[in-house]
Amino acid sequence: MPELPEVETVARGLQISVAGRRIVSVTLRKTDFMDDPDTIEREVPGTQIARVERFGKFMLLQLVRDRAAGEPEAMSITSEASSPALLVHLGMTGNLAPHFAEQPLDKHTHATFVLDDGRELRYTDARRFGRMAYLAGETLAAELLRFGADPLEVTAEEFAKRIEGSRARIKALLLDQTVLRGVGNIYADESLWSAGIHPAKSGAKLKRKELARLRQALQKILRTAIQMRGSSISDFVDVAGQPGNYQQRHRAYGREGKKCFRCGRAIKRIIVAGRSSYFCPACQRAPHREGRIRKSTKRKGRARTSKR
DNA sequence: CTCGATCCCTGGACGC
DNA sequence: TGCGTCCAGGGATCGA
Repeated sequence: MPELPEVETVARGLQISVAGRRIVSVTLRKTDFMDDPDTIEREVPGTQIARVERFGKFMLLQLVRDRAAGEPEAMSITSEASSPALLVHLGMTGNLAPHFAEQPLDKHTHATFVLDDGRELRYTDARRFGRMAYLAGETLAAELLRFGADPLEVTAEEFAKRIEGSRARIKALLLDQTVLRGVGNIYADESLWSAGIHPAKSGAKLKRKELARLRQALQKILRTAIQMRGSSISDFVDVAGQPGNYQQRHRAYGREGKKCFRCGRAIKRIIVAGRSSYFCPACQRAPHREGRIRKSTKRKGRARTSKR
């Protein structure tokens, strides 16, 4: 399941292997996961892949049309969103990688981009939970604006603000791409385990100290996972077809019933935010009265001011 | 605002 | 061997 480290691994691989290549032609097959397949078929052929970046769980292939000699190179897509880009989300089972033309087509190949060196950039996705879209200008800018901060770049202040301002459960907040872009189920559980925070705890109830710990844990885990080329728990492979190694370092995710690396208690699995959530019941204390405001409890002191 | 439920989709695990 | 069933999950959407 490609999350930030896996997408980063693929994006870096593509930057090395296909940036600078020109796309000669495009063949689409199943297109129900594409925003607008006609536009992709019409606009992409003839463009050059200027660079490949990660944006949250998306890959952005910045495309450049033929231009007059001496015209400046386009800038980074994320800083200047006016140039066109192909947005690719790998969903659960997506893969984008160059192949030699003579290599047989995978059963679930839904897009083939023939490159000017004879290779083919192929998108495969058995479950088609991915997404592909050709966007440019304001449309692209608006789309990117929908997403939250990059977890690797978010400041402590912004991180705290985004989390403690919401009463939603911390697991749901970590998974919410409009809060942070790029965190998925694995790295949410891993960072919560590392920080010793229960997945069902309300964001608003987290102390500053916990928030600081969580951000540190998340960033360290993501960076290490990138170094290890991601987690391959099902079938994730990079552009060279190689699996990642970070699954060897998982401390919570997928470890139901196994011993906590810190305290030895059995890891539990519950559903939070509709997702399997693995945690240590000893190291990650359950919130006491989860989420509810106890109206019946008489409290002394001033009445709380209603919030908007 | 936040929640759960539902849908999308296929393959792999498991039971018989 | 071959079913049927359940589960995995990112994200959109809808109703509570």
